[in-house]
Amino acid sequence: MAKGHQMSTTRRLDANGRARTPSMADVAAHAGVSAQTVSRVLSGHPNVQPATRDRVLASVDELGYRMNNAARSLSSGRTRTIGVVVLPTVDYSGAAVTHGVESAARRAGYAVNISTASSPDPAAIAAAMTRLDRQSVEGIVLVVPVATGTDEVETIARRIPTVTIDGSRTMSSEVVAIDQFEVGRLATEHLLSLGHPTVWHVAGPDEWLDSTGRAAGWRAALEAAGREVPPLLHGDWSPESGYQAGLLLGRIPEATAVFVASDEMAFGAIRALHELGRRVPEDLSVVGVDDIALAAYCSPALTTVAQPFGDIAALAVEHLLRRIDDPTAPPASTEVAAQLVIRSSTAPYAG
Amino acid sequence: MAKGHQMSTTRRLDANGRARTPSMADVAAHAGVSAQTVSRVLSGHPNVQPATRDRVLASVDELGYRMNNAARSLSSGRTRTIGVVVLPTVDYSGAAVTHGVESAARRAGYAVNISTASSPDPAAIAAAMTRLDRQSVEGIVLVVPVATGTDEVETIARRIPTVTIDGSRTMSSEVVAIDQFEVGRLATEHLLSLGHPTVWHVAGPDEWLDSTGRAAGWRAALEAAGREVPPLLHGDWSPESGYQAGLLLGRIPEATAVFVASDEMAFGAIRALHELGRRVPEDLSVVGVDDIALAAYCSPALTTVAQPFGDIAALAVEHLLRRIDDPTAPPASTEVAAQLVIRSSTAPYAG
DNA sequence: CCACATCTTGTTATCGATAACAAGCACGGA
DNA sequence: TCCGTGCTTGTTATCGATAACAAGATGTGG
Repeated sequence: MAKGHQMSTTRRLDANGRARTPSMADVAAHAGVSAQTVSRVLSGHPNVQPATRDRVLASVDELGYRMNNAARSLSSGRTRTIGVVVLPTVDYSGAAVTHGVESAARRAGYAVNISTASSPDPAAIAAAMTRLDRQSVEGIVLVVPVATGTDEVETIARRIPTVTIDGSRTMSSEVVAIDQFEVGRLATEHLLSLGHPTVWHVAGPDEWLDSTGRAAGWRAALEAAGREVPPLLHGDWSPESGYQAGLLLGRIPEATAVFVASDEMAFGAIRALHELGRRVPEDLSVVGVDDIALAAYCSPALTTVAQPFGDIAALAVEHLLRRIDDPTAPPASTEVAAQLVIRSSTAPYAG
Repeated sequence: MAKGHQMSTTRRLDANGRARTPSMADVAAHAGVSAQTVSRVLSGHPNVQPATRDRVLASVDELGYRMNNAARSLSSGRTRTIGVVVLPTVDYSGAAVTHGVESAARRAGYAVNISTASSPDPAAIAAAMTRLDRQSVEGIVLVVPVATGTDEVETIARRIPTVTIDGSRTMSSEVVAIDQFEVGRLATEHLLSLGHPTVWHVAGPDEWLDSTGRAAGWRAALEAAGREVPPLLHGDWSPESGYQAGLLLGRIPEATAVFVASDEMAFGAIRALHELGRRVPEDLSVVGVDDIALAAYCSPALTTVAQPFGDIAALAVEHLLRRIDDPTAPPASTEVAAQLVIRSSTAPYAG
């Protein structure tokens, strides 16, 4: 292959004399070593003479060499990239988890590819996973707290190590989850401990496992205390749906305590209650979930269950990298505890 | 190269008899055509006989073939990937823009690589861009509304088409921005039109261009109306910083109208005012920026300036793809208009 | 009926890195 | 002194796709 004259020290030219981004071979030539040695230096191989290493690094610097990841991937079979599947909602938890995953991955030297599932349906999730698959990600984090036990998803998860955050456990994928049952129990027991005869619940959509987990914890806490289990209300996580639920609850005189499955819905509910003339927490206590940034600042400051999103994201990445290193390891599950944060939206039962 | 016996119709084996994921050559062999023809079918080349195309697609299906992106990139020099640089904050605007970019990119057939800058410093941003560069992204969207005119950033932007959302214009990068001056003007004029003698302002940090733009618009509106320009307060976008600003403002009797540079800070300020016994909007009108989901549901419902995050993300991607197609095109800038949303946190001046 | 354009398909070289293997060298013990 | 061991570096083959070129088949107008 004719290389053309190498006229400048900082710019290689191709056969047609056009500028070309320098390759490892260019660095090797410049440093007077082989390409393999350059490769060794750049990937931190131990057995390289310090003098050689310095020379190579100097050439890298001088030529402004940057490694071509496509070539490295093709050759080594490793992309050092993981994929994240998220839902198209702009909510606090999703953003927090995505950031957590990105930073944990970066610390481990992995890049992150993001793919949004257009809906929570298994088909859409499988499509998002397929897009990541085509990018040859080495692992996938599903930030998709919905039941995903379909064949399509399972097929991909069998081939690509997959960790689900707050999702359902399948044959092939690992789950790292906040213990949502515990979330429901914590919130409910807090309200019961304040003397409320029973606790109402505004749940999220049934497809979300968080929803069902929290509802189960709520129900169990009530039953353990021998209390009546009131009918369940449902929202879709939006403040508006919480508002609609609040319009109902506010008309029920015996409702004095509500556990709402998210902070955003909780504030929606509080607004509706307020409009109906029912005061929070004097007339009705409200507990939310997430501990969003505004929880302490909107009025009343919201009692809520904080979820350690950063921790769980880091844990998910840790599990994922372990499975990437040893694909034969059987998938495991881990649960992380949530924490009740008591503020001003809950008060003792006032008769 | 010995291929080994191909015993199964669905699983190719390598020379050692181990399972191997099928390559284009395997599909070609299975369909009785050349690899090039498979390539043509899969990349939608028009000149392929329908019968051949069907046969290839059937083989693709049967073998479960998935394209190896690393190989395609290496060979074609195109990765069909764009990078997004975001800041490590979990705020509404960042998440909304990131989602918008991802969905616009996906529609255009591009994958998205995400890279978090550990801080808003130019060095951290340059580092994030370098990581993306190594991934061979074809373009970068900087979701980084801070002044970034350093050499490092500029050097990378000169090589990789770069579009900044709400950031500073440099020699080499394009900017797509919401007109922040207009945001400040809209909010301030709304408050003035309610009869308030003047309008106070809680700005974001100075490094953020949004901050300075909004503050400039605020100041200009006051000056155009011939009003006194009160001293500027500063927050850091967090609700807590808004709360601190509110503690100050609430003690200033002549402050009857405040324009706060974000909804989250606005709610923080409102809480402080509330604690000081100053009612919103009766005693003090407040306007925020962003129109977050909770804006209409926390109390009082917040008058705010809505920013079209989805639109701007789509526009940014559009510009970016245009520059990827034609790198010689000179970088341009576009501004998008924001919109005032009037709710209940603002009221006429009461004397 | 021939020359030429067009459609369809195949062949070969190449992208830029790494793995596997090999070779040269220094060093220490028998 | 000789040989094996370990360190350092180089050589060659290869990853899986696409670009560029080539060639046979088909059709079309003069």
